[in-house]
Amino acid sequence: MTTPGLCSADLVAVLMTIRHGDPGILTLRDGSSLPSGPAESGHQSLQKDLRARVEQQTGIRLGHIEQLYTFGDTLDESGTRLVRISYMALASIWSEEGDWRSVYDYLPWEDRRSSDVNPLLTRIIAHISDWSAAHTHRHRRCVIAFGLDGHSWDDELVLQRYELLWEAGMVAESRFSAGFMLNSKSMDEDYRRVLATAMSRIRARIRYTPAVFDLLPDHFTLLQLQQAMEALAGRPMHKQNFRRLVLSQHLVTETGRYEQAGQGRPARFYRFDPAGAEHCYLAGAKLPLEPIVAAS
Amino acid sequence: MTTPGLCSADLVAVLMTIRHGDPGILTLRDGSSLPSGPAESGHQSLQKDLRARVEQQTGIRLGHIEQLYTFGDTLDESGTRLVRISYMALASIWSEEGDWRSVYDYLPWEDRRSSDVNPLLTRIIAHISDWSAAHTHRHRRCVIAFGLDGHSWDDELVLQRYELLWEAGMVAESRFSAGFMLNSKSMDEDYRRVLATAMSRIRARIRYTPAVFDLLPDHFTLLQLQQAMEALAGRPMHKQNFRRLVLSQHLVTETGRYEQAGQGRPARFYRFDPAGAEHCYLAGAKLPLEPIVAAS
DNA sequence: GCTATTATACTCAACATGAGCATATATAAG
DNA sequence: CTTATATATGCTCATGTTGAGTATAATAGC
Repeated sequence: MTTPGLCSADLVAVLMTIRHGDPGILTLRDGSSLPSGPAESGHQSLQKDLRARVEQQTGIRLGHIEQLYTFGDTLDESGTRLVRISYMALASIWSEEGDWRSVYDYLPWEDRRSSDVNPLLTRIIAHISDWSAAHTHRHRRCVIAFGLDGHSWDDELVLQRYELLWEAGMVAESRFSAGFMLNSKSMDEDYRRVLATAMSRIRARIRYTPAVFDLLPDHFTLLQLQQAMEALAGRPMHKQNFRRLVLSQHLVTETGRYEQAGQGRPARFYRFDPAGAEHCYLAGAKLPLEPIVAAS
Repeated sequence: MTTPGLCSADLVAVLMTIRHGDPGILTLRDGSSLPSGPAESGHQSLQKDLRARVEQQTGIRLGHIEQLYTFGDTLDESGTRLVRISYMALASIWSEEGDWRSVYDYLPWEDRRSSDVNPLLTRIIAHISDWSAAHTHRHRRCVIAFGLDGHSWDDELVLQRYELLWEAGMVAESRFSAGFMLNSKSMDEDYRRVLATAMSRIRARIRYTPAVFDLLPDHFTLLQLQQAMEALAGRPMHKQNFRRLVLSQHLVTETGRYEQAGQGRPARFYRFDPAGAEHCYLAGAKLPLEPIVAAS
């Protein structure tokens, strides 16, 4: 037995950035873990603690920090309850040091930027449909999470999808294993669940806050901004409408400089304008998405 | 010194309901505390723990339960870090037992349902403007949180407003006291901050999830639904447009029965229809608000 | 000059929203 | 019975937002 109310508290951080046009996270232990450590007393707040530790150890400048979720459903070896408080932090410049990896190595089904038929998702849907067929409520959850039966794909349901795959025994860390196992990189403990939580959160955040700009350099073209949004949302967007949305809200100002052209007409460089961006829609309820052809 | 990573964990619950047309919460100790207790090991999850304990002790049927925030910036008497994990739970029927109180007893400035000039808010704005005048960033936060300078009142910024009032020394639990103290009921510890967090969350939730229906009886008229929304959002809404929004999404079905009329034409009774409500807008980004005349 | 490629600008129909007017059905008063 | 009042419900219309596409501009390579 342990003392009621006494438990050990761990902080876990998902450091997120944009890297090679993909959402990247800082990992440890050959990609199987996330930065974490015990919550020490003597610091003013958990959040400041986290920021200081990361900047000191890695030199990475953190933007927005946000608490995600506190997981409390595990006990450690001695039977003490383990409370895992998870955070997401946005970094604009990733250090060359550190083992950065793409989020979509871990959650490949979340990347729906290509509008081609998606063989992975097709297989997932086939298996999860079987698994849920006989259970009304379970089937309903699948229909909504995976956008079946005419429902549309909601990119924010990252956590729900991961949890269904876990329950169905389709990810490596599931307790039971179905015959079918997804081919994706896994993580120790429940770190992949924390990652899924972070992805859900960032996808919600970028819609109505200027969070993307924390991940971009000072100067950027509208295409770079759009590609950053697409990388995070995991969906292709309509170029002209994306422009219109951003410009009409004065979220950015021209710098007067142009990109050293590769091909085609050179793009203007813009800079984030915090003035107009307090209550920004990037977009409101709706992103300027391009239609996705229904899988299955 | 204490062992790194060891801390005491407390669960706090904001039990929310609609009572006499106001948002109500269950309080303890003459309204100065919220239900709370140490997190015990041996339960499967914190959330189930909470649900079981409340239903057993009070007989109250809980609907949606949601984790709010984990506060970690206090130490207890012995120097151990105190981690306070807060939850919000929605209850449709409040027991006559229990000390239920209106949320607006604690956060009276959040009730803007009357479109009359609001003397309390006028005084708050006068003081907070003084307090922030010389500090650019602080002033900016006030402008946004309190809807000054042509910004509109954002009902979801409950926590931001409370924290500004706290920093400005205008609430009883502030460390410093400005000359001016707001006339409102207070709470022990940081429970009022937890309450503010819950209000922020519920106001965000009711827009795009069917959370309100957890607070209503099985049968209700559209006016009752509207008044529940108004009570939570703290804002008056446009009756005809609210109807249109709800009906056009098939969130409710007619029961065929009518209200025992008080005055005027009797209203139809409706029932929540979970089928159409998975991705409901109630409303999307925008509630069918009525305009609020700018204070100050 | 021409073509390919990308950036940028503009159009138009469909839909959503804010605001108000009109009608229906009840109670209470005369 | 008639009228006033109160509430529910139905409808209109101007405006704004969104989805989807067409048109033009500026560059590189030939």
